[in-house]
Amino acid sequence: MDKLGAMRTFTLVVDHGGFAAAARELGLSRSVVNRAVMGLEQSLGVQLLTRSTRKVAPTETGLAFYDRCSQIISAVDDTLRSVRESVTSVSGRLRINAPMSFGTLRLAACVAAFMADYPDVHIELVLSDRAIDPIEEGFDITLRISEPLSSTSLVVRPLVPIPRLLCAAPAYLKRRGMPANAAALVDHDCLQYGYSGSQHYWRLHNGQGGTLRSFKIACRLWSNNGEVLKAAALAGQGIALLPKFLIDDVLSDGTLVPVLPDYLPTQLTLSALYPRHRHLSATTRVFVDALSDHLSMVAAKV
Amino acid sequence: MDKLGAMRTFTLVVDHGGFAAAARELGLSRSVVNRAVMGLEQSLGVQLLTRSTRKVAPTETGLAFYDRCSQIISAVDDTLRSVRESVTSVSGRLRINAPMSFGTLRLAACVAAFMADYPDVHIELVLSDRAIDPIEEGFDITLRISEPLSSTSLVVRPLVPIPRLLCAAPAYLKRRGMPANAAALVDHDCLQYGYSGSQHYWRLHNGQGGTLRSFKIACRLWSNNGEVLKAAALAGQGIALLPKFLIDDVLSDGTLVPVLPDYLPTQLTLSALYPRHRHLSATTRVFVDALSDHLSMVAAKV
DNA sequence: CTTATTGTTGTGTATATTGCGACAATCATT
DNA sequence: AATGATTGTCGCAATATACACAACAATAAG
Repeated sequence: MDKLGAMRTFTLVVDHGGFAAAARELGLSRSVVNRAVMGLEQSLGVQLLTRSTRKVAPTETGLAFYDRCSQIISAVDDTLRSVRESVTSVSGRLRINAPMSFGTLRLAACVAAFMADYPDVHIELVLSDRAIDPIEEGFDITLRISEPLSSTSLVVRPLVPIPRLLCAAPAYLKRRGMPANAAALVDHDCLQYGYSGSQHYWRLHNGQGGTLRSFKIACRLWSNNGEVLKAAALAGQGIALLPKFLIDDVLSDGTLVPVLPDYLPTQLTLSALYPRHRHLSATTRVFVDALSDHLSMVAAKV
Repeated sequence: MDKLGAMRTFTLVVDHGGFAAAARELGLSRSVVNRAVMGLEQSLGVQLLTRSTRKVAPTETGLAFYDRCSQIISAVDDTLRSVRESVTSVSGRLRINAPMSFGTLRLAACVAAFMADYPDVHIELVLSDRAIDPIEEGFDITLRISEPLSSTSLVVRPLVPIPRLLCAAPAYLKRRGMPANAAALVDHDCLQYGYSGSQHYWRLHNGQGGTLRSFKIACRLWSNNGEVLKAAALAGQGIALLPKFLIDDVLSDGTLVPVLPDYLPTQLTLSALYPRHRHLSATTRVFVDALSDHLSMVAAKV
């Protein structure tokens, strides 16, 4: 018998004051409970019980062992029960914040699947591209696409990498020509994410694993929304640096084509942020798990 | 695999970040560690790890489970180690107090056997028939023969029953006659344990399981030492109420004979008393265990 | 004294656990 | 890009284990 099972039967023997009583309690034969505590005693090299064929009493060592066994067993049971319940007790409201385009293109399917699996969960999904304070606004989970970040007030859990690439419409490239290298970007119309005050350069790896450099760009359009940039690129208005998930559809049919494929943008990461609680709510835990799984599966398929 | 073993392998998988690494660590094949965590997941109905064939990372639930597993495993290991060590770490000084005659007749053999088994223990055995304060005098173990007692400042552990009986020398009985019943004891010379101020009666059961009554006695000798009473009885000076272990030798050869065997004295109990500590010293624990075993064995043989 | 129950041990059988091999998927290196 | 090594997973056969049943000695109850 395994160690934990032996400890269990041992405590039962002590509780019921006999091997037979414990055997009845367990629905097993007396042999196994006898062998269990014998094996325990042999393994420990200590006599745990004084048996007088009719009365069974723990020795002093056995009593000390009994106490600690009880603690361990209840700890194990508590743990197993708590984990099991964390599945069934997935219910209640779940407030989620996520970026706009990611929300519509990827998260929507995840949320729908999750709702199907867990009917007792009410979801409140707020999509916004502005930076928010998850604690202030009372979100259980905040999803962010960014470079690796760390925070003390929030727990950051990286989920999946978000690859990006440079792309443009064939019409634009025909009109303006394919840039020979990244330095040539400064002579092109670039479509940049963010606000006009922000970066005037793109940081690109020169080939796979190459050195990371900043290349000056000329921006014709700024937007804090990826779909706007995508639309502009589709309209032949310039070169955009966009996450792959945003343009998978238009890449496959050639409406947009990769630009400078040897220059890899810094990889972003989708992270889940949540308040630093000692014990995460089961609902949050399970949702993040499901999300991570779903996204990994999708990433593997594409 | 058993639950605890599965938890062990699971934590190893998380620690080493892979099934193969954990398998190497355990010296087992990859199949078993795979099956272990799969069985765990199935038993819990929860996915604990996200596997991407090349990278293994715990899910949020898995992480919570991992924490609690670690606690449990270290608790189990600590417990087992502590119990195992309680055998080998039996050493140091052990101050024991015991009644005089019990000490010489029974305890001496126990102590000798214990010393042979545990060479690292130094024993200080103080025999005295006066009542002492075990805490005050710094005894680790105090042995008492008395009626069932309870105490708040001390832990009382009953070890073995101490049967007693009435006896006298054949010469005395020939001279004074065998008492017809317990009431006749008042016309005999009785040899009483204790001090002159103490009891002037013996409490006897009238037959097996009979009612308990006090019978007045006439005391010719008081002593706080059983051997004195025994010597007096042997010299034909009266009837004594003595513990069986004190007179086993002289009963078997007829030098003393039972008197009024239908009247059973109240049964005394040998108890071990020790200071109420939260964690009993291993030495104390093992000594009391050994003592209990030894005495039970002797009692069974006689 | 009898009877029923206890702890213990031996034995056969059924279940489960293990290791090996194969497979597909992935990362590292060329 | 392609190869090689390594990963997680799964099927299969050999083995090991755990279990119940039965028999025995010892004890408590009627």
